[in-house]
Amino acid sequence: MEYTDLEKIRLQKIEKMRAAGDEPYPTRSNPTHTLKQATELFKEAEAKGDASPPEVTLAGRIRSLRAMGKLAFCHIEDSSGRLQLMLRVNELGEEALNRFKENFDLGDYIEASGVMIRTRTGEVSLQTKDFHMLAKAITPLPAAKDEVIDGEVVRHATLTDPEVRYRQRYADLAVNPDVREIFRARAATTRALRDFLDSRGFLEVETPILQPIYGGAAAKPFVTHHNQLKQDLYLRISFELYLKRLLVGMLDRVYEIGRDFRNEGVSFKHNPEFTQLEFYWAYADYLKVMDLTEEMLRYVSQEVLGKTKTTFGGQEIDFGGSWRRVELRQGLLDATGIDIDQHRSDAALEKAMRDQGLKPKPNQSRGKLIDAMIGDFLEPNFIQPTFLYNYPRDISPLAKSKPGNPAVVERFEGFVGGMELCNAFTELNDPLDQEARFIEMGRAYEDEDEERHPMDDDYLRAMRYGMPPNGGFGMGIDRLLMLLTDRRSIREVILFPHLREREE
RNA sequence: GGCCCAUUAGCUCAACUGGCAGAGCAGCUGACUCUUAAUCAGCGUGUUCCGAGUUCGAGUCUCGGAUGGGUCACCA
Repeated sequence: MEYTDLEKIRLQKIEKMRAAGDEPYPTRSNPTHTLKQATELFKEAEAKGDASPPEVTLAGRIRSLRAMGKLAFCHIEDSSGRLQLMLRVNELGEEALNRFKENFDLGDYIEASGVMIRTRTGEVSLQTKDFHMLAKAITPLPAAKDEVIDGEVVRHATLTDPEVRYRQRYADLAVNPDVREIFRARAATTRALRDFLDSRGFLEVETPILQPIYGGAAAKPFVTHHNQLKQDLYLRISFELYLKRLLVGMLDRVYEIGRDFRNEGVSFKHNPEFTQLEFYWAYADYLKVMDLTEEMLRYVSQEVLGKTKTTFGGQEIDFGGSWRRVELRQGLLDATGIDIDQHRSDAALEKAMRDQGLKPKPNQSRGKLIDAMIGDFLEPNFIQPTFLYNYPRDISPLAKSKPGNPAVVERFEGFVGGMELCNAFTELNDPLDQEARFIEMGRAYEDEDEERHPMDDDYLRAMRYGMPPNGGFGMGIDRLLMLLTDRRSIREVILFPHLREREE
């Protein structure tokens, strides 16, 4: 461990303190109030004309420091806010004031007691009578100074290097208050989702993350191994197949909020582990799920932001109204001039795309070609909340076909801000059809071993006991957070996003 | 994985065509009893991401590598 010069100076201060019998890391701290409470207490006393100002003991981290000959000011901060300490030689004596000036640095935790007052400039402050170190910071926080403009703390020359911010998230959070706000919004979002679903009779459950057979999505899994059982296990890529087993078990409205893992590329909207909400709703179909989705996001936005509108990448997005609904066939016809219903085979659709001047990848299935067109021509333009519905069957092996049109399934995806946010369908509950689809998928993915959809016999057995008709729904919570907090990278809304390991 | 860009002091950034690596903040020393990006005087603290090469001389040019960002590919 190599210390920098700045760190060496602080280490010397620790030695000096210890030599003087002054513990830089005492075991206990006993603040009587948060900084916000202390400020409010003073303001109430002041309003009542109370002559004796409140006495308090406060704890926090030093964020600014201004020391004069016989007087020093500093701001301390806790999670409730910030407050100024005034340290005067009159109250403390010369020895104590010098001890403060010599030993305390930005970033240190301090406990201080005294009386709440207003300074001559009118700032509510603690007239400090006693203080001691709670925890000495050896490494200086990577921010220089801050100021308060209209009640907002503005840090000057703060930490901005994304790599350091993500790898040392603790430093990022300590120094950038707006980053802390993202994660408060994140907690508020999951709380609001739970409130919403709980109040509609949904039961929150937990299903296995370690699975002997993965499924529910087309993605490459992470593989791990159970030593004693001598068994390979997969980290789940979705919750779907377990949650739907619960419908068979008469838990007819269930949801889970948890982590999914996909062994694929990382990008501004993909992290190898991400948080997903899925719910399954017996006796509902994809149309009812659409309505509930609108309602749910309206509620979440209102709870988290206090309004239904959010700004994302400079564009205003409104969750207040009904979502635009675009039928997949019509949407693609309008965008590309291709009517997918007129091109029923892989080769026919590929040719139609070439005729329109598009450059489809060769030998793709019809469903994959359609999916590619959605990504290129529709998704980027769906800024306002939009449902795209009625998908091709071959890319939707767990969705139920439309009555009278077996090539199309009752599925929708929700897009907001040009990103896919959620995916839902009328769930396939016919065990014979499901078995046929698994076999079909197995064949389709023969060449790509890793993405192949394994046959899940236990899931089929469950379904044979009888699964109620139901609507299912999945949504990426991280992407929702990006929308609500106006962040263009998924890494901004994940506390510890995955980065490549670095040799030290 | 391909391509493009970036990496310089603790943080944020400079350094024209190759010519002694330097600012602000913080830090150190001193002054200062109401400051608040405190002020004033003084002090530059460095493996210029790493490794080779070209050159009298490389932060700068060439090659290889690392990490990050962007983009494309991938991604139901």
